[in-house]
Amino acid sequence: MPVTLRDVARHAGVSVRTVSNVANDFPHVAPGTRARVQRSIDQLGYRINPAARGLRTGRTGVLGLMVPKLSQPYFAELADETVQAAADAGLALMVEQTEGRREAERSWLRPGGMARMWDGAIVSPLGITGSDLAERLGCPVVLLGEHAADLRAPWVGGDNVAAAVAAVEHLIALGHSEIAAIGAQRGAGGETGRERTKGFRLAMSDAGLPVRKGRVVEPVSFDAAGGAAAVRTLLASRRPPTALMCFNDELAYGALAALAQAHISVPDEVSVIGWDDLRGNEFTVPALTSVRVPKAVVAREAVRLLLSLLGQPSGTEPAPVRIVIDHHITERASTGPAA
Amino acid sequence: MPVTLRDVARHAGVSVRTVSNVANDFPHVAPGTRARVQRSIDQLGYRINPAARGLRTGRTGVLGLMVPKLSQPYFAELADETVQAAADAGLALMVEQTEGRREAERSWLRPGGMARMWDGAIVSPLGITGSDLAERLGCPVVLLGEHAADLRAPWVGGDNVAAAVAAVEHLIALGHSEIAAIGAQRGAGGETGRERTKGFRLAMSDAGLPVRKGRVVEPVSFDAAGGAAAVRTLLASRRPPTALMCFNDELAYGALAALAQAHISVPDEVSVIGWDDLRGNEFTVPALTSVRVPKAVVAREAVRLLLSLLGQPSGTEPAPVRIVIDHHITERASTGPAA
DNA sequence: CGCCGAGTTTGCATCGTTGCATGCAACGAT
DNA sequence: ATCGTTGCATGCAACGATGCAAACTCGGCG
Repeated sequence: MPVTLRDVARHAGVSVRTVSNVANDFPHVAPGTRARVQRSIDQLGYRINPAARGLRTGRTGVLGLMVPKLSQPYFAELADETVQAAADAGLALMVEQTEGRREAERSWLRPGGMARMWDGAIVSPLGITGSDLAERLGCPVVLLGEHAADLRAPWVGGDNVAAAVAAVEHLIALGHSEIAAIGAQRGAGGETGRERTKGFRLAMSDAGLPVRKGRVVEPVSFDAAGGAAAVRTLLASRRPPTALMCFNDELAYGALAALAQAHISVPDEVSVIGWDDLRGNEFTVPALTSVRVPKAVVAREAVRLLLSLLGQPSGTEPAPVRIVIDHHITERASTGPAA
Repeated sequence: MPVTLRDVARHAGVSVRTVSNVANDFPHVAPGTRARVQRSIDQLGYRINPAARGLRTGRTGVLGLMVPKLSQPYFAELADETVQAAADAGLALMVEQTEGRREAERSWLRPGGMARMWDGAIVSPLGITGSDLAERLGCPVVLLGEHAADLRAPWVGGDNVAAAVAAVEHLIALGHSEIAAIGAQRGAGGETGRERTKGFRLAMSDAGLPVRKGRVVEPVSFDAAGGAAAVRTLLASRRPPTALMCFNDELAYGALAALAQAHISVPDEVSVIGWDDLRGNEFTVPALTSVRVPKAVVAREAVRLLLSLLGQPSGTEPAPVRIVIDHHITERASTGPAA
């Protein structure tokens, strides 16, 4: 029932190959012929059959995006931007959720997994290791900033250390000296947390400020619940901090909730800064100051980098390009002068 | 370079067709043969080539999900559940964003659009009309609850009127009588808002309560900004309400923010109820009571319904099945007894 | 002992497209 | 007039899988 090249060819009185040339905008087609064939294409409503083209060319026209979980706002916003960036490049995007399971990340990327359906994959890894990536992969892969700092592979992201320094400097400039960091993470997958912690300590020591015991908190979970719990612990300590630097906005949301519950005013008594600059930050109470690494730019660069990898012959070890995206602090109402 | 059926056949000493039979779990393969072939498959790492299969069978193994925007938490959570539901059915999922543009919804579904790449589509429509759906589509379509009430097509969603009634009854049971509704919408795409408004008015009149002028607010936008603006308007009115029913949680987020800014305590002075039961509701300040239509169930039923449509011969007018998912009220801290 | 049929296995054609190599016409240069 | 050369257009053969129908195997039965 669907219209094929053959149908169009018959209709336009040319060969199948010529129709293909027109449909693909190949050069070396006479203007007159092109117009006539194009007319037939439009008239019959012909569209390229992606399966057949894919079979012939080995390309699918589809990119994969692997994120831990779409319902986390950060990844939802990232997916939003990536879908758009892919569409701008004329590619479709399939989204997979790994839930942070290393095995899922690994198996999907292997030649037998989903990667088979993709020309390339953009991966926001949590559990995957360098050796997993050294295995033969089903398609070229670009890693995104989260937890991928030490993997030798093409990579796009922000500079965690420098951005953490900027965040702390923002708080110090407001007069804070008793600052806590929420979001450190031991063990595998904790690279991001470690880098941000490093930046935190660096900025503190550069300012000549001590980092008191217990001021670097590893939350029980990296969501609002974890942030809230961390704040309750900090409030119970001998000398509670006057400023909190949360390693992601969801932690900060939980922090705000716990502070509100404890009737502690933000930012009058405690300042809070988050990280990711989520859309919702504008409407937390109070609106949340946050570290911003523009997701649209990350997505666009990731697609661009991936497309450039596609040009290279497969099997070639891809150069471990690292594209660093500028960060800055989006100031809102949750940070203010120290009391 | 990739392993094909032919490679496996040679390796196992059987015909290509038999390998295909094993790979697809067809009956009528002798157990011994099956085991031997399976061993070869595993050993060589053979995987079905989806493009080739797709070309032959006409199926792609991919479902499409069309939502207005992934960065809206509601659609992100819905996409999360839908990806999972599709995976459970052995299908991949491609996500497209329509930004609510009718033309995008329409063109992607037409035979020439993305639908070409999909076995079926799950669509959360905003602008699409009944006549658009009556056109020849590129694949079977299941509509989701939002704004699709009056379209003749297979549909999965909650009962907006009944759920709105339940929400209002919850507020009335707490002693509220001065209740406002935020989220009405005139014009195309406003069906959801109209139904929820209908439920609101119905519950009020059933309780013998008047709906005062200006108490049904059409927000400037359906996000937190719109909710905040609506609340500011309501607060400026002669007799401000003591309870707010917001037609989605993002509106409610904005409402909470505006109330906090006005130093009005929730729920002591004003109660707020939202709709969608977003993950983040647990950590708003205070935690947001919300109408819940379980997204996991919606997604699962939508995939199930879509798969059942795939069985029917194309061209057949699909029966306009409507699957209604139960709602209930998730009570949290933002609703309380009237002052 | 040969035939039957259920249970297995196979060969062939084909899905719609593009890579490749070649055909063909027209034109300018020799 | 002839020979490249360039620019268009074409035919054929794949890509890797599955639908179809035929063929084979073998135990059981007339």
